[in-house]
Amino acid sequence: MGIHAMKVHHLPRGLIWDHDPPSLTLGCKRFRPLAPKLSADTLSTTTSATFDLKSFIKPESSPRKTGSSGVQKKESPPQATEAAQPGGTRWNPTQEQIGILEMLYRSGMRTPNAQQIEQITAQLSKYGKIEGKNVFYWFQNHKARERQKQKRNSLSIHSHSPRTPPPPFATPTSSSLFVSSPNKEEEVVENNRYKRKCMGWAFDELEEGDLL
Amino acid sequence: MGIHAMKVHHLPRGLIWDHDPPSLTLGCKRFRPLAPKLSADTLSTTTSATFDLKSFIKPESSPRKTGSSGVQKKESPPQATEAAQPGGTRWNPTQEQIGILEMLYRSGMRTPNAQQIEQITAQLSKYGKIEGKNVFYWFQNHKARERQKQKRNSLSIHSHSPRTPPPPFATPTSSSLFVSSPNKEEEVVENNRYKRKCMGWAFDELEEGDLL
DNA sequence: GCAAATTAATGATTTATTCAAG
DNA sequence: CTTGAATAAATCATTAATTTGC
Repeated sequence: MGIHAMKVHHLPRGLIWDHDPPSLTLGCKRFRPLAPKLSADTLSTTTSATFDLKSFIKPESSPRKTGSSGVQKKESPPQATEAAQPGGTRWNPTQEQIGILEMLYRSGMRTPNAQQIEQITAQLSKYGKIEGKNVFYWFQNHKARERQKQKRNSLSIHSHSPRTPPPPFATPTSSSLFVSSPNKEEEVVENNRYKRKCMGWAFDELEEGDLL
Repeated sequence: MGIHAMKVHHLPRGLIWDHDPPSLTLGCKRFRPLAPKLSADTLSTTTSATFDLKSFIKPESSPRKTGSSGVQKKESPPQATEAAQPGGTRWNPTQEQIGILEMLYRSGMRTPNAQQIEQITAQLSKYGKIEGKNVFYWFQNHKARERQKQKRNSLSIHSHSPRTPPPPFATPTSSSLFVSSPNKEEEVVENNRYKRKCMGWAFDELEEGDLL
């Protein structure tokens, strides 16, 4: 649960990095001409003042994406192509992908911006199905978990946790295969400030197949 | 927005180090050759045969043009559609846009998924420049701030209100047309833990012109 | 009256938590 | 348990409102 004190001002972390704004031509990124989908339909309704709310609050059709998912093993599918993987449950990274991501992480990357994500995704897609959001989430999660792992370690040095003994290690699951970093983890500087600006969304484009 | 009355100083952080932004306010700087602070060593070493790290960490140009001009009041956007309006820093919603968004909010919408965002954006773009992420952020922020506003209120129940009871809203807009909205400030239906799965990203589409 | 200086809002990001698939 | 996915909370940063000094 959220423990939020009313006026507490944390000021713990800082950020590093300092990418740069995604901007580019900035200011006016216009919609791509290609937007064949919802065009006529929605737009035709001259919603000057009348606004059809109902069209927005659609009942959220249940994900019917249930099919025989080609459970691609953690290997590099030759050219699996990105055929619509129906069983799209959640991303299951391959060893190569993890390796590359960890490599990038160790090299200092923390929160790649949209362009970087796009490129990374492009590269990683050679080893298996993957989307931009997977890359984004991976970095978010990895960063957070490395941090908490570290914190936990530093705390367990001279103290027995009251509950739930956090096992710093467990099953040598699939991770770090070739990048094998014994431990000690990186200690990359993680203290900077003022950075902001990155991310660069891309919300205005949906997969055509996604619609329902 | 005529009411502000409240004198809630939420002082900016200033705890341990009153790190104060001594500058970087020169109107437009952001000049930064941008050198990803990653350890060059790791990268320079031609990583592997098929993977070029450097291609990911590419710098980026940050134009950041500061067009000090047209202080377009947030009113009646000259249906400029997607014309390059002002500086193009951050989204500045028009009254119509805000009105529609609030209407949607009151009607129960909280975290629209990608499709909904797309549609909303399409509609709102008629009243001024807007992107999908703006819509997304708006809902996030609005929801969060309504919540904290409410919490603040509930806390001040048994405490003498200084003065001027904070009127939540006073815009007698004509709504409640379609969806039945439990007026009452929305608070009940907010514990849905089952509504995972939505969002529907769309990261894999960027301008293709600038990708190195 | 106006423009710099403040202050209140609020758009945009990042971090912390939570949920649930595997 | 591990960890991908998603949301909420906390922050940061910029813009519109207001106030203030001339």
